[in-house]
Amino acid sequence: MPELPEVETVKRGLAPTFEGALIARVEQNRPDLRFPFPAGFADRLTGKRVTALSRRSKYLLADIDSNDVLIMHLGMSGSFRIEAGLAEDLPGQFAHPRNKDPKHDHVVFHLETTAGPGARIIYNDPRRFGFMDLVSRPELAAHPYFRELGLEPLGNELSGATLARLFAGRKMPLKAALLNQKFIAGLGNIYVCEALWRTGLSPQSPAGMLATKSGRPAKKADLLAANIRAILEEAIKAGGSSLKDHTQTDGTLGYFQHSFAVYDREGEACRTPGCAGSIARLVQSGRSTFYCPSCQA
DNA sequence: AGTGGGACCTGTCCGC
DNA sequence: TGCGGACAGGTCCCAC
Repeated sequence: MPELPEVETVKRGLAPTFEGALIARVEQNRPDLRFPFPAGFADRLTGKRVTALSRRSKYLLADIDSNDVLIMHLGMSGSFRIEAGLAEDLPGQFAHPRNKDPKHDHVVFHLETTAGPGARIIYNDPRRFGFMDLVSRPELAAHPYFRELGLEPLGNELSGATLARLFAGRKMPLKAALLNQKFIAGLGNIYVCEALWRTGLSPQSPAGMLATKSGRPAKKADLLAANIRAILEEAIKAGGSSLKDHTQTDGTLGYFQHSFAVYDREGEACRTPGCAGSIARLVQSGRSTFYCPSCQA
């Protein structure tokens, strides 16, 4: 599912329950997700307290008072839901049918919170492309998943100048460059398509076009940086995009998908004012790109 | 350097 | 109704 806005939505949903909670028990229902769980996974968490929940790129990070960090990635179809204590499952909690199949409940964190015992945080992932790992806090930055991660698009580093510097001289298409987590970490297929459309840039243009010969940012570089930021912020405000699997942790749907200008709109009219084009789909590095050939020339 | 393919999985949808 | 194929928000690895 989840690109940065969806992961951020999940983080905000989990934080009130997870932060400060004592992990009373960990139910691990299979030996692996995409990768095997680390040795002693449940034991290393049991009886420990979660001190903080954060996000880096598309990763959720839970700081544990043992100085470990619980790393969680949702892959394509991972989701979390919270079930309250004694009152058995609130009606309407699973607004989305997909992630209520208990067959795919792979991890259950049983918690004791300030509200008392009984709250559960449940990780469900039909496709099992997600994964979890446990590393000590000081080792996190050197961890293979994080070592080569690029900049946070919502942080201060993202600017036209930065894009120009990162992409200068590169022939790979803009679409591929923006999807590459080594440059910018957190963008995925949807938001890359949307950002390119909003900026009027072709997904097939070489990434190096964002830099002039002297290495300064081209005109559109600043605009692209601003649009990336704006789209992510709008999507977070909307609770993310719910296509198939993403729900907020209380089961309600994000609604940014209603704001898509190009994603999954093949054949429909371009929404650029005055543009008569229609949205086309092409495949780049094995993934669908949606764009308007008319105004993203 | 960059692309293309396949891999990992399950589920859904569409055309025949 | 059934079946096969295409496709899905991510990422890694390998061959060219």
